[in-house]
Amino acid sequence: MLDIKFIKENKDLVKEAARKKHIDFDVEELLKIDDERLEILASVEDLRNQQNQFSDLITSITDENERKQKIIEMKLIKDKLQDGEEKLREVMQKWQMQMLFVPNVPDVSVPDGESDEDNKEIRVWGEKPNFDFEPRDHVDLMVNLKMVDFERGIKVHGFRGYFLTGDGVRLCFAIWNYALEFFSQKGFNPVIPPMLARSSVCMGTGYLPQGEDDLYKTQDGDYLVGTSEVPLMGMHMNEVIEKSDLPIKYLGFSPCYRREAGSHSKDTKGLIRVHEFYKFEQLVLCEANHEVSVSTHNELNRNTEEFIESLNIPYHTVINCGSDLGLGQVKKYDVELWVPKELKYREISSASYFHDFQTRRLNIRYRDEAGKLQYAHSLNSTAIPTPRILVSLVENFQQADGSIKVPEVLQKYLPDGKAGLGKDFIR
RNA sequence: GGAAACGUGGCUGAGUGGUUGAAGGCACCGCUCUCGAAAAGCGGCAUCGGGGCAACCCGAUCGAGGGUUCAAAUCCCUCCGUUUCCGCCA
Repeated sequence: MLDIKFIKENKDLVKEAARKKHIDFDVEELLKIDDERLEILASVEDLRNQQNQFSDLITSITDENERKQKIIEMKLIKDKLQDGEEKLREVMQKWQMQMLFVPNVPDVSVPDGESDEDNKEIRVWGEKPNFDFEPRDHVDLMVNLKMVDFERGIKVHGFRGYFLTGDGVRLCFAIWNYALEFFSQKGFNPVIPPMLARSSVCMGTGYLPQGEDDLYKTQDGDYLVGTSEVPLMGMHMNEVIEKSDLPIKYLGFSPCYRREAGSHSKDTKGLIRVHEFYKFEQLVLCEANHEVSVSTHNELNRNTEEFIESLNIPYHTVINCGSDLGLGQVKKYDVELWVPKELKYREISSASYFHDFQTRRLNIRYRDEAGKLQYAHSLNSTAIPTPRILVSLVENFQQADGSIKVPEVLQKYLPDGKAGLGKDFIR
């Protein structure tokens, strides 16, 4: 949510934001509703004022007849007031709905574009493997090594279902243990949050009202959310944070649930797109300062890049173009890992910042040096998602015989410190 | 599943029909005092709308919405939220 004052004073910026993000939003319509709202508000407040003055007057009148006369006059005001309040309610409802759809203004460094094809590559790292054999895809490799079972996954869950089994599980635990250590060292406090969240929290983070189709909903009206960003942001909803506690840095670890509505024909095979997965997530609340947000954003993204570099998986980083940005995001980087069999990069991480878009909706504030309350800034970035990371990992580290070498940093987290999976890899 | 209580500013907490935008306390900010800090004293300290260059002034707002009443933070209803008790399950 943006400040209505900001929207009024910068309506061209907001218009441009909607255009750049390819979001259908009519700023003029909102401003019209806002004018209407203020006009009705003014008249209602005026009537209330009259009512209050009458009220004061009536208490001071001792003459019974005069008093009765005034009470009759006041009834007239009351009728007008009720009429005005009715109108105010209607316009407020429209206004609040519209306000939820105002796009946040993207940074100038965000490229224009229609789709992820227009994302701008800003960094390329690592050497793509040159196999002297025909490489296999991750489904082949992992099924062969009994690291995953899709057939039974579908039997139990249905489309996009999977079981991780055996070394698939061990490899995930190795990644999780390593990630926990890696990001803890960067100053992130680990949190396992509830992934069942109220609608107010989903609303506050910007996943509702527009993203409802992508969320699983319970019969109690709660949502099974797609990222720990939601509960981690909700954690400080309606709170005033001590400035000395900022920045707050959380490392969320949670299962993630995504309906993937509208992606029915995409990535139908394998572990790229699943309904249920696990993710480490970096989340930061910091002071309301653009420079701090920007440098923190770079830092979060860099953390993920460093993590991938330590695994020695080739990747590139892109700045997402306007149309690839969500409603609230100011700027977003995606880190994409090389997938040899597909001969392309696949997204593994998204780092974004929001200014006070989310904290305004969630009412997360802090007291600044002058003692004034300010909305904090919020940012988040994937640390590492599993099992998606396994796609690139196993494909890049596959051997001619179908076994898989394991990145060195992970080896100590595997049973017996194994150097690989699928054959005699014991050190 | 059944029953009850509660929801006031950053926090705590008074207020149960009309001089309450809201006592008292804490926190926070400024000043005085101090070599400095603490303590103490003084002052300030909610949001929204309108007016003014400004200090400031005016108005509205006590979880949300509806109702009763000339008048609601205060009474009634609905919803949302919190807590407690009973039951059930682990």
